[in-house]
Amino acid sequence: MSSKKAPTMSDVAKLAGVSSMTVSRALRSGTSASAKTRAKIQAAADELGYVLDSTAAGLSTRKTGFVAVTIPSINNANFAQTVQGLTEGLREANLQVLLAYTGYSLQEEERMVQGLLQRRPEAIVVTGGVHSDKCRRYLAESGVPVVEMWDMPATPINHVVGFSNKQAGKTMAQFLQQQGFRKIGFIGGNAAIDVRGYDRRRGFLEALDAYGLERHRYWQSDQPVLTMEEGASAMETLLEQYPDTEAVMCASDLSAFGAMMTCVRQGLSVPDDMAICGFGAYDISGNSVPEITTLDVSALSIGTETARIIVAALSKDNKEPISAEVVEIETKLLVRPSTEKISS
Amino acid sequence: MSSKKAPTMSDVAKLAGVSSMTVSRALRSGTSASAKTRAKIQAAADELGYVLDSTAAGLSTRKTGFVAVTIPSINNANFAQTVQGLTEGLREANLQVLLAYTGYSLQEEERMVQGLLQRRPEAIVVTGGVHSDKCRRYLAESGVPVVEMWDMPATPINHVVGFSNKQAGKTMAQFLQQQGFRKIGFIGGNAAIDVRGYDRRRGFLEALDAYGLERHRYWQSDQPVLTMEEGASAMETLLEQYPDTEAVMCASDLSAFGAMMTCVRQGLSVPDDMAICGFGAYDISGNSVPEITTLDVSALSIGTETARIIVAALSKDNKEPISAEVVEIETKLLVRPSTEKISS
DNA sequence: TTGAAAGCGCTACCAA
DNA sequence: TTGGTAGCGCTTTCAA
Repeated sequence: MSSKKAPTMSDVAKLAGVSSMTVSRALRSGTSASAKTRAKIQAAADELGYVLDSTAAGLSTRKTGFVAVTIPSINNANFAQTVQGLTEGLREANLQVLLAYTGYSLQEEERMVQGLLQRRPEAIVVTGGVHSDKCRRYLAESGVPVVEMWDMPATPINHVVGFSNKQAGKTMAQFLQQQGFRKIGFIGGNAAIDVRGYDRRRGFLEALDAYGLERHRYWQSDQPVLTMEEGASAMETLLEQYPDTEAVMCASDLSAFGAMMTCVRQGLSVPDDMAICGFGAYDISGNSVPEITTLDVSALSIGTETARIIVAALSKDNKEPISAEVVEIETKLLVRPSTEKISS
Repeated sequence: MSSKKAPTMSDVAKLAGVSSMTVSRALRSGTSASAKTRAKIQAAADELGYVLDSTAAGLSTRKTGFVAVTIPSINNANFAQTVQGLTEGLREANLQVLLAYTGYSLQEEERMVQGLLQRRPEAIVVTGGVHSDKCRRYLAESGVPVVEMWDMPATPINHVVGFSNKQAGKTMAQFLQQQGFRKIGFIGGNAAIDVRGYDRRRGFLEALDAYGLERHRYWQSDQPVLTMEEGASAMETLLEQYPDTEAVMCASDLSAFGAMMTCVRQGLSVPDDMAICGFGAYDISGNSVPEITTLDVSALSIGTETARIIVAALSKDNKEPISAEVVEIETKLLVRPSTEKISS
């Protein structure tokens, strides 16, 4: 931690005996500079331990190289994969992800977006299609490409990469119904905190209605039920209240696993006594015994697709109007032993 | 996406009929400005949709508000918790985490650090105590506080928040030995890619030596063995090669769970036929049946402690020399049913 | 290929 | 409490 001031370009220029403009060019690629001066300047820069100040460079070029991203939680394998896809997809375009977490709060999202905008990102990515009014305005007026991901908003702000969470819920209900289950429950909060989880719940229950099945076997909670622990205790309550339940859909694979463990502890067999399915294709669903049926929403490709759209939007000559892309990610039902119907 | 140029302070100043200097003050707190002009300026800013350019502000104040952080992988609950602790601890000081992933590669770490330095962070946090020579030099000469976390480096660069991974391995070996297990195996790569996992392995095997126990029952792999899937297949091999193994330590809770599932699939009882312990206190270890013995390294508090050190170092008047803090995080062995020794 | 001047948007500093 | 001036470190633009 040497605390003397960091050397600047003109320090390098002085040492190399050239102008700072020449240093600027020599240190970048794709610029005109003779090999000889390039080497001389590189040597001077190394000697001084010079590090480019991209803050100042950005002020001049009006390009920060940032892409702002908000996700509900960093501690979630699905969002982590999306961020990984984003990071990798943006790297080749020399764009860096600037990440913020909203904790599933729209108010926090608004605050985060406001803060991120001050960093002058070249694009903004947000999770979901529901935002506070102020937040929507910030995004719409930001002047840069916006991508909403992980959902299919009714009125998109700009680009979209996602899938219908309501349809996802319906798909799971249809599958369980087709497997022959009739007394079907749902574990997952009924509050709109986790907007997308709530949409899946709505789609699921609507589908049960459509099939003429009972739809009262759900877990009442005003909190999202996403963790293993929450799934485990939700299943305990469900078994008490509706011991005749045959199958349960859970808001995530993690809560599905927790629910399954409650069954195991109580001596119930999965799927014979209780069928269970989850959501999100987390590792756990493919490695538990029995493996858990789930819906793979391809979290990684949500990230790579989003990156692709951003790179395309930024490389387009700013002249032509950039048309909003709406990409619907294909979901894939992974049918596994946890929902096998015993033929009777 | 209105694409006209973003309004600047002087635009706001013009509209409000004041100088841009007054706008600058009015928009910040803790500055002198009359309530009347403040309101007038705020109104003008709102009307124009003005957003502060913190890039330019940073150039002037020489403070970016960034803390650069590198972690091996974003898709890892332990590191995610650390980042969460960091984020929360830095928020009150108005510092924002700028995150990069190294993929467990020292070379990638070097590249990431080099890139992050160009953003002029006010502090840098890296994972582990082993770095490339160049990377060490970058960090040491960065001129800002550096924190190495998740390990206890022999020769720290500056601050440290971590624990001894080697000691952690020893602790687990000692525990298994005390439980009465004698034929003990280890699942986890033997390559130095995951430096900290490798240290745990070394500590573990050395302890077995010290107890006079056989130490050949380990999984040979030049890759880290951290996932559920890797743990599962490693256990398959181990059972083939050393069917008499009584207990196994795994490099992470995830691979421990995978290993346990292999046992379940093969009809082996845990812990009666095979005791298993993991590392990291991931959710899975506390929610599986049986629950898995693990070492809790308090990933969250590694983050909060690191944040505390950074905030302290930055708030100190730059006059007095900032002494390097070395904080050893206390690890906690969580003894669970997966390692219960059947009294015989 | 190189250099000089101007300016990116903001704030520190000093003066009114 | 307010405003003018200068400058943060870099790149754009134009000229040599």
